[in-house]
Amino acid sequence: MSAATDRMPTDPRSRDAVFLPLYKQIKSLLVQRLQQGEWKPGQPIPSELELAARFQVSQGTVRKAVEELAAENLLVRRQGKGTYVASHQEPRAQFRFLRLVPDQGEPVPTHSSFLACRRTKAAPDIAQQLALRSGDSVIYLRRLLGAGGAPLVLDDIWLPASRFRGLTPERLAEYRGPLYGLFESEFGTRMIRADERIRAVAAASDVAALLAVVPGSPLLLVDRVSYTYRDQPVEVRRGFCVTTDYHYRNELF
Amino acid sequence: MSAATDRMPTDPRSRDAVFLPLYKQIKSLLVQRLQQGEWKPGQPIPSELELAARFQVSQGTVRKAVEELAAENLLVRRQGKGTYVASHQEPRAQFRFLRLVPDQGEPVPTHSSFLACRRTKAAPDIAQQLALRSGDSVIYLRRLLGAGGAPLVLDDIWLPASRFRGLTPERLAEYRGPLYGLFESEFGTRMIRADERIRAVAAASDVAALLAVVPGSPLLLVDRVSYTYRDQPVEVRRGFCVTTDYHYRNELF
DNA sequence: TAGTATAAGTCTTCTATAAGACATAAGATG
DNA sequence: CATCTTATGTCTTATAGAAGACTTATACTA
Repeated sequence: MSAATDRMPTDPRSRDAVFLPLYKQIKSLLVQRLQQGEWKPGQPIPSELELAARFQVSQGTVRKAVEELAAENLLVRRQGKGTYVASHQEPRAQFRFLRLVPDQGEPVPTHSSFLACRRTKAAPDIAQQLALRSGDSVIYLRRLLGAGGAPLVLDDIWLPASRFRGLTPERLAEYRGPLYGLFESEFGTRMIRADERIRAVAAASDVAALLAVVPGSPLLLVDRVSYTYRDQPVEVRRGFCVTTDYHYRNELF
Repeated sequence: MSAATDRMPTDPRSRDAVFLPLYKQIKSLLVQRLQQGEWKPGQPIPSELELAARFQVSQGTVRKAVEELAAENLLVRRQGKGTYVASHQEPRAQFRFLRLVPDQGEPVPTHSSFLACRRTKAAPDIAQQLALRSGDSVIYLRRLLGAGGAPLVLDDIWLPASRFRGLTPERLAEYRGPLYGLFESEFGTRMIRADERIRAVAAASDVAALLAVVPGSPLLLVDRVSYTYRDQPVEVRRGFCVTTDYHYRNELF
């Protein structure tokens, strides 16, 4: 990509109706590049000095943009090494979207088994949450998450079929590691943030059977919508959690 | 306070074993002042230029310290006006520690009634969470939170008696607004952050009676430890929430 | 004369830039 | 093989001007 095409579209001094600080414009350009996959998760982005030259601004301006993106967990900075695109593969990011931890002891790696993986038409509520049209194709997943033998979470997951074309039961079965790692490396879709709605419910008989609990037992129900770059929803997930020896941890700031 | 006592303890150039960036040291000094109550919640702190002169550093260094404190919700910046000590009284901070919201519609103001307020000895687990010695005096509160007539949350709260001396049932009954607002303005104790552990439980008969639900109904159990400046624990709270028309919302980044 | 705009002045935080310090890793050197 | 040098990143500190929010003085109008 040439330097000319990367130059700022307008001179910041000639500000018209839609004014944004220079560093915000740079930030937006960087997100655009991330979205397009110019730099892939786990890989380094160009140095501050190089980006500054490319965008025709000073290093400090690039720094401010990059700092905000790092604060939003899109980038990871390592002094003396470089700035990297954040990845769900890294061990430190492993527990960012997995808030269920044991009451005592360290989190242990979970084992997941998939009970369903098929293509269907989106129900109205799912379609709405995924910003699709009702009846659009979605991939439906059901998986059981276990820790140390005992079942822990039953997840129902809906994904836009267009974005996850080629997601087969075989692919899922052979993959090790977190689901978001698979989405990221195999489908170029990186989850950035998620909204969750949590409540307590009584276990229905079918769910109870799968989780090996008595029907009517209290379960933690976690409804999640996950978003990728630019707040685009790309996953709807409904998880039933057994919280006898585990709990959902949260930190309030 | 004289300028001499506020000056940096050591020249940053003569850095020995314990080196911290200048702005981190300034940040620590600012937190110290906040903790001591030199500037009170809702009030402005001195301007960047004034702080820079006081601490014998440049404005930019003060800026970086203040920016981090603003990001941690200890301070609030208002362009053209000044930087203010964050307060639980402000409407925008109202819902920062109240994550339970209605499934539909806007959050409505809740009504709280206190069922208990007495001084007791801390049980071992409570004492440990509050960093007290077992048997130290604590104030025990029980309150029922309702929204639109129906009971919503039953809270059991434990506070160190030493810090909240003078917290009487009368004081609680007459106070309007959030509990943390009372703690902040009347007892000089401001809650900065909190750790929560969430699970689903079946309602015991006594809890069920107070919340007007059938015994055995699923309830959301939220165990919280709140901290003030410098990570000092000052509140233990256990809340039972009815989540039929409400849910606990969370945002993952 | 009283009231109301209008403009200047001043204080604040915000934006942009630059230079030197520190961290890391790889290659040269003994 | 250990140590030093060097190249290349980010991090820290400093400075100047822009933008926002009030206050106050001034001119204008009813």
